[in-house]
Amino acid sequence: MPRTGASDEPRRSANWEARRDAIIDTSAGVFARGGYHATGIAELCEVNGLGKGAFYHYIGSKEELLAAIHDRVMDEVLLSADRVAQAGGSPSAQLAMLGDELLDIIFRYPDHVWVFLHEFPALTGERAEKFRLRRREYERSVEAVLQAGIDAGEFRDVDPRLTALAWLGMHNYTYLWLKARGRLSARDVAKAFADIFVRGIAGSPAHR
Amino acid sequence: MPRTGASDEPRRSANWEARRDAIIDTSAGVFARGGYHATGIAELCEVNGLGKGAFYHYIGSKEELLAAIHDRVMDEVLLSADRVAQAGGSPSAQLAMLGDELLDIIFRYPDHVWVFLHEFPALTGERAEKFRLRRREYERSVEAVLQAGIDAGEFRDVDPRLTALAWLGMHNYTYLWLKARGRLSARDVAKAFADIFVRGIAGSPAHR
Amino acid sequence: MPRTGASDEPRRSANWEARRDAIIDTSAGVFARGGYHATGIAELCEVNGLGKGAFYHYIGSKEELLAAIHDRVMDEVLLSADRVAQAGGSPSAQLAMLGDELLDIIFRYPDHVWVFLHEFPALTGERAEKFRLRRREYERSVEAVLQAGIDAGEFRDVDPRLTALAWLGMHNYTYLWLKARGRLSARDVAKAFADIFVRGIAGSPAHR
Amino acid sequence: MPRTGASDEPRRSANWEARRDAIIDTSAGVFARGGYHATGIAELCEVNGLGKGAFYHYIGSKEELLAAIHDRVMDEVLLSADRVAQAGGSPSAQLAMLGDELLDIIFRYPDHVWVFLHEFPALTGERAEKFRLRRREYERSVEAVLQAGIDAGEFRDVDPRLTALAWLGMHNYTYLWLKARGRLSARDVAKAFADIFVRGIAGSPAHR
DNA sequence: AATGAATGAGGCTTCATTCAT
DNA sequence: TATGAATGAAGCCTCATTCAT
Repeated sequence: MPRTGASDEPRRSANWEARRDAIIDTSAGVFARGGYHATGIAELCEVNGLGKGAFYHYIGSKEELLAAIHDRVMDEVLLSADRVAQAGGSPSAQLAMLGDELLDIIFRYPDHVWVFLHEFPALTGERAEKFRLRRREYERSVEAVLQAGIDAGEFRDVDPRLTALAWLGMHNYTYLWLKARGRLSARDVAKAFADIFVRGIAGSPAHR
Repeated sequence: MPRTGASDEPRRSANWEARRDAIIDTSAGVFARGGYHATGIAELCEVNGLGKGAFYHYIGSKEELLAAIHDRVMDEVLLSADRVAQAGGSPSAQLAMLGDELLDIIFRYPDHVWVFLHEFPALTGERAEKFRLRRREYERSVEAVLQAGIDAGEFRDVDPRLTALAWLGMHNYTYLWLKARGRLSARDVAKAFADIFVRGIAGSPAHR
Repeated sequence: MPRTGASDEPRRSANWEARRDAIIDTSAGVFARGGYHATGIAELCEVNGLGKGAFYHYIGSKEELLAAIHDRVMDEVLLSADRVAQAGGSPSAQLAMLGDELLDIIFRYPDHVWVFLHEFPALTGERAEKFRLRRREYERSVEAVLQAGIDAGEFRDVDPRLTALAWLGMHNYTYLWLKARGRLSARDVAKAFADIFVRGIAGSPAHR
Repeated sequence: MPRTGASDEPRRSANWEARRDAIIDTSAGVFARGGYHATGIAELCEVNGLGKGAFYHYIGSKEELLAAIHDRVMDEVLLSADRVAQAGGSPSAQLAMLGDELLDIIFRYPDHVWVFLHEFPALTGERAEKFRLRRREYERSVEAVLQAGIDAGEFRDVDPRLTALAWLGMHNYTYLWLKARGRLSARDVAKAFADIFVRGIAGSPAHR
């Protein structure tokens, strides 16, 4: 079940699609460095080695480009949640896996994630709504794992929503520094975070 | 030792100062809602009930206004760190206090904090540097508490920098939803977070 | 009862209003010469001796400028219909007066009328609808005079709507050449047209 | 003596010619609906089911397409004038025939006529001049009939040029509404118009 | 015959800021 | 203190057309 971002637009050639993807990735870096609003089309054209006409031939509009960057990373994030759900395992293990996958994505797509966490308010209308829903969907995956842990007595009786938000903050916020800390791999950070978080919500010793 | 953001500018009348502060606060809301770059001077003038000339009389420039919003909240944040340091207590208690104060600020200045966490890349030159330093200064306060806990055996032997970043992410990230969760006070959330975090990094049972 | 085009916009200074009117009139000439779509903002700025910013300070948008040109002439046209209605007289005399007033307007505002007869399809949304209604209103004034003449036996039993359209075509179409035929005044043309049209629809000799 | 619009261009296959004609007719509708300048090549391609390359293969340039639409209708109009001239009959009858033919063309080619009456200023250079001449040629045909009627005493001593312009206005202006008045055929309208116009310029009773 | 990627000038509009009043 | 007219660079985007394939 492929979870692609958009569709129903007219079919394009594979070449076009590849070029578009390259533009999306390159532009994510520019947005991450300079900000979405502060980056002009002219700069994007230059960086991508295209004239304005050709640029628009691929991206449709600046906001569509922004949405594509969002989709790129949200596709991965939602896929990771699916993978974890299908992998099974104890709630503690699942939570650790979720974090490991999430930080891996942040590490591999630092620019996309920066854009997605910083510039999502620039999305409007349908695009904003679609993104909000996908984001919410992931949050619920985290909540579900927490609830399962609570039900199994593996976790304390914490508020699942509030705790999910704490977890998300702890992990998402790494977009600000993760790429800069070269000596630590995403996996190391994920391990450290899971250690803190799982201990932090662990059930009473009797259950361990 | 007052830790104010601005200085060396020529002294203005108290009336001017008050009016300026009002503009800063009102504008923070507009920026939080619409984004810094997407909000024009014209809109700020309208919201503040001023013509362009008068508006510039108070704010100097758009970026100076942005910096003022940053200062407003950073002043409070740094003051809170001072207060905690002077209050003393165990590292665990200090960490809890830091979180309580921080969430209180986020709760009381949701717009300013939003702006400060979203739009800081729009600051340039000296203003960006100054802000970066003040932010770093706060982070070190958190690290210091963690290091003290480790030294005292109250906390496990975690990486203080990494753990501080985890703590900051968990708390800062609340700017996205804290104001919207009316039933929970900032204090309740801080308590829940401290529970998770302190347990998460607690030292071996022998030390408790 | 003033029949102004637009209103409820924020009040502006008399100076602003005067300048705006001058821009509207000057621009009408440029549109008439070069066409609405083919005339760029840059050209309008140059002709009016303004920078782009100042230009937009007065006109709001290109389409609003177009609508203002329409209003200028429609205001006059509708006022002329009112004048004729209040002047009284036989239907034949009224029809002649309508024509005299209409050609006088076309003669005095050749550019505005050209624009209004050529570029009205460029109006969109509310502006288009409002214009359509005002145009229809004038047409009904003509129809009413024709109907009165038929009822009085002064005119043959023609189709009032169809005949009004014939009358309008004959008169409106003069926008293409009226200004160029200097030797004939608008009044002369109106006289000749009334001679043709009134004879053309005159009732049977018994009524004369 | 065939009066075709274009010529001297290299001969193309009959297939090419047919396809080109279809494009001209289809595009006339699009221009009539949306305006010449406001309609882009992309839209024309889509409507005609062609890529840009193929489209240009047939039309040469946008303005050439516009000229072709003009020619299509001017060819018919001039042919109608020839037909009337060769048919003979009294000036009154000839004038009625001219109107009947003209409204028939407007009825059968509403889009082409709309384009021709609205967008002729978009023609430039030679194309504009050629069109102006052909238009003038038709006007002279009308004037000639009027002059003949005056000479024969069948019409009053009106100004032939001015009267021709009145007649043209009355008939041409129908392009705005003729297609929309389904219940009336073009022939009915022509009859009503001829009744008005011929009576309007009829000579003194002694001549009838 | 036909495709569609590419050009780059130009489209309309908004921007932050200044300054005469 | 305050106004709002003016600047002109820059904003995003579309245009008609060409050309390699």
